[in-house]
Amino acid sequence: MPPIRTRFAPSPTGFLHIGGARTALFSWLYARSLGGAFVLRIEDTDTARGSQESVDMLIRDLKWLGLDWDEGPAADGHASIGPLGPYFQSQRLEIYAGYLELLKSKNLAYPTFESKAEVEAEKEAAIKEGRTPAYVGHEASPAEMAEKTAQGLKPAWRFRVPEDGVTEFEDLVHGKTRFENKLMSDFVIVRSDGVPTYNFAAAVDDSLMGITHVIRGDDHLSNTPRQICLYRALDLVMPAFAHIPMILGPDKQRLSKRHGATAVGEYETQGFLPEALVNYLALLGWSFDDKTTLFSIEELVSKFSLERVGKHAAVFDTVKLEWMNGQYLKKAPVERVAELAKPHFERAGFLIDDPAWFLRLIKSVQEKARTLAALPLECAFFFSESVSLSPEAKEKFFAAGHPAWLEALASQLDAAAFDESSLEVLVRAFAEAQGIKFKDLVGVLRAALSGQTVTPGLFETMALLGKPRCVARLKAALEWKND
RNA sequence: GGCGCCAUGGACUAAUUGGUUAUGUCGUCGCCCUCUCAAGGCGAAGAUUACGGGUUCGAUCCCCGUUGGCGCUACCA
Repeated sequence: MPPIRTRFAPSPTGFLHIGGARTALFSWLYARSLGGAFVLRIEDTDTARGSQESVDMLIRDLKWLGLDWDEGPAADGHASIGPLGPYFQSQRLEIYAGYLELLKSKNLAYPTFESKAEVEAEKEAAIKEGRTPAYVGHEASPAEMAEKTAQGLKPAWRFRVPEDGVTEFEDLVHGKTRFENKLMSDFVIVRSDGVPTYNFAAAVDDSLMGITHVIRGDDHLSNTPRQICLYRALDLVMPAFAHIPMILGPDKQRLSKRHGATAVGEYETQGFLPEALVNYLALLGWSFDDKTTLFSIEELVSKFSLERVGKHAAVFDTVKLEWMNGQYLKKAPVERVAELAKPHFERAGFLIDDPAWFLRLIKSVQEKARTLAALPLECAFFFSESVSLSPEAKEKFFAAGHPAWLEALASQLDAAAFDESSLEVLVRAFAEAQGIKFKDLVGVLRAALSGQTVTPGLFETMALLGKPRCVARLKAALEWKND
């Protein structure tokens, strides 16, 4: 059996989308699981929408996810690496032109000068009259060609789809799928500006690049017979196809911006770990068994198979992703979490001048964290000069009347050792001596020190804050009025 | 309009060749743990497997139909 070769072929029209990332992941996993090669090809034939910035973002996001390619664009986003390049369709125009000539020589492609509006009008009319809207273009006669060309016009080229018969193929996830040729229009393969369309360029490239398995979203299922007709017409070797289900928003509509974050890059800036996103995405449309939920990348590679890919679309659930991210955050080494969290704190305006202290801070919040981006907000009181009292904390603070003993506690703390266990011993003893419930005392102290009702463990928090700030904050809290 | 694909609790899903009290995870709720919140542990609720017909001793599973969703029907990909 020849080695497996899969590809991811995005068009660079923006950031890497969650759906695209999942498609790339499945292709990558399939190749890696079978020791094959993964190819990245940039489908930049839509010059109006594509951009170099998009290519750069794509490369960045793919790398962040850990999806590496054996052939495709170099790290700089310009050069191509691999023997079957270039891997940018915009640089392969002469190749497509050659295949167009081949089609022309077989009388399987013909020129047309119709406008888009004319084509649409024809289709509308066909639907209205109850005719099959399969469209046969108006083929320009040699005379029309000469005349229009003389006027400086250039034709678009349509592919002559077989008039009858069926095109069927064995899809690796959907099984046997068949389409009647007579229902297919003669589609445009080369636009009047000389640039090939998706179906033409993709078919030519997949074959020329030796792709053995085309894994893509099932929105392409209906495009497949067109491409198969092209492979046959051009005598090109055909890959196997696996159409994976789409990812939907909560309203079951195609995932889009109004559903919130859809760009992979946004998940990075929101503080998701790439392995968590990968794990979550892998489970959208694929499962290993009825029990396993958490998979390392290595496990995914060893366990992935197309046979276990499902057929129906899946709704993207941010809440479950967050849970999963929390699982990974909890298990990750503190050093790594701290390093990844640092930019989030800096973006919030919190400078980290003591790395060792910061590590302790992260350690105190790591277990409960769901995303890195949520951390600075929760930890803000560690960085601010004074405390801003939340209404809930205020209520807690005054719950047992004005805590008059606060001053006494402050002076005891002023003389105390400031490690967690000493602090706990001191506070517990103080509570007992004052006849206050430990629980209540903790609540008051938490409010006084942080202005919040939720913080890391009180003694961790105190040790992290340090003696001077703790004492100062307790004294400041004495001035609080219960109004 | 035509063609295609799909259909298991709110979400993601499992169910060896048709035979299970229909699996697990997220979420929800409760209890435990506990200085708060999480995390963790335990437990519960939630599914006439979209609907209607078949085939069969027996259908989540096979067949047909209906409905619904999505996709394609572009000189987008």
